Amino acid sequence: MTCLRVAIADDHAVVRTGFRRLLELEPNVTVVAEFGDCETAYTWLCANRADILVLDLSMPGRGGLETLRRLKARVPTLKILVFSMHGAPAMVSQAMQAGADGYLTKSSAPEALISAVLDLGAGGHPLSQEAARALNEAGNDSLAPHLVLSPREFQVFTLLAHGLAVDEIAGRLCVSAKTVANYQTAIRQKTGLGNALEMFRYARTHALLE
Amino acid sequence: MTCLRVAIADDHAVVRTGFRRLLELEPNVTVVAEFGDCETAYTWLCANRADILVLDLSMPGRGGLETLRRLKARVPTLKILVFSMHGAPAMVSQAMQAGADGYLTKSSAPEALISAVLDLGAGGHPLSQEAARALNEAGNDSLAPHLVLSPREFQVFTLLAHGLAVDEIAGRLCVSAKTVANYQTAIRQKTGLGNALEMFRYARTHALLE
DNA sequence: GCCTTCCATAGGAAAAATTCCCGATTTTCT
DNA sequence: AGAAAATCGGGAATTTTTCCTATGGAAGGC
Repeated sequence: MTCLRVAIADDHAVVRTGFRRLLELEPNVTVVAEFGDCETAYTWLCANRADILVLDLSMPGRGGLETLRRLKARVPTLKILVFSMHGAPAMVSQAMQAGADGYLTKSSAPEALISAVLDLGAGGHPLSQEAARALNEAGNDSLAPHLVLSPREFQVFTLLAHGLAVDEIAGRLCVSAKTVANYQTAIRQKTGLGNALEMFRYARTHALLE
Repeated sequence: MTCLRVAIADDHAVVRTGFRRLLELEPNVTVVAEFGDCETAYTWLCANRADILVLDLSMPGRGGLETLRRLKARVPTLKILVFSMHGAPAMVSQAMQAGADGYLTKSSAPEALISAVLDLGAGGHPLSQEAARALNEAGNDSLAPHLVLSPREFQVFTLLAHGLAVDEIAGRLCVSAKTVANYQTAIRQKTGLGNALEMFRYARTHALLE
């Protein structure tokens, strides 16, 4: 078996170095790149080859999930292992739907990272216990926003929950305000969350705010 | 000097009893009544005579402040000492504006309660250090909602910050939805808080959510 | 390869909410 | 008492939201 080429994306330099050290203990693994933000990660991975990306979802640039989705669309052969701060059911569910190949929470033991990477290399889909349970829970409560909403709707949802106005969202997403307003209506109907404050509260208790 | 007739309003029975014990150590003080909610306090104090009311603002019944105002209007001779959980500048400021004669925070020493009651009896306006500082701070930041808003506007503000819709507020306040909408507009203009979520955040960081 | 379904996008028209302006009372302050 | 401020709401203009509809694209089945 040839060496696994791993890239790391995390906004904390300390964490990146920690991962690198940890992973390079393994003879079959090389760390080929580190990124501190989503954009550089995306461009590099489009241009160069890597087998696995360890991705922290809570990164600056407003779009860990978005990057995940875009990467999976552009570089389908790339395996993506999400390493997130919180194992909230909603987050896990969204990440897996967005195309993640594995999900580890911060509470995982260091060795779990190594075995997860190796597992991924072998074609597996490693989930930490916490993530697996979360995924299960998410499946149960069928009324949850993150399940009934389409990816784009979910994105608008989080923006609304952050308190952005329809116009601001339209500007940020480069679409018509009309479109965002329509999404908002759909979101309200599907989730039953009637205003931004309710969305905020929901998002907060479900740890959906990045 | 005749005996000071003191009433206590607090939703925690333990606290009430604690106060009673404490106050009755003082020969010149009698505790003449205890209340667990605003309504009974209000009705009793309208019908019977007391010199001083020790009032906890964070009481059930949605309106510690409101009760304070109503009592001061109906029974102007009654001295009211607010004993609040939080000494947030905004709270102190609102309470004093609403007619409180003194303000103690929970961090005050037990003896402070006694001396505050005696001070009140002598016509003073006892403030705990924390409250005094808070009042000072509040005076400084002149853009603060609680200072530019009228009492009614402030009330609507907190309701909005709690996430209530205009219609719900109208129902609860027994006024036309039109009126509430107009208040909302005024609030937004005066405070610069453009939507309910911003109001919520502001209210939370300033500890205005009771 | 074709067909169905879902998603993203947005326009138009109708409905609802908000703003702005104004007036009538009542309260409050001096 | 008189002035200033506050409460309450009507009317009209404006903005937002909803509801319905439509187009193009991507995913998936057969």
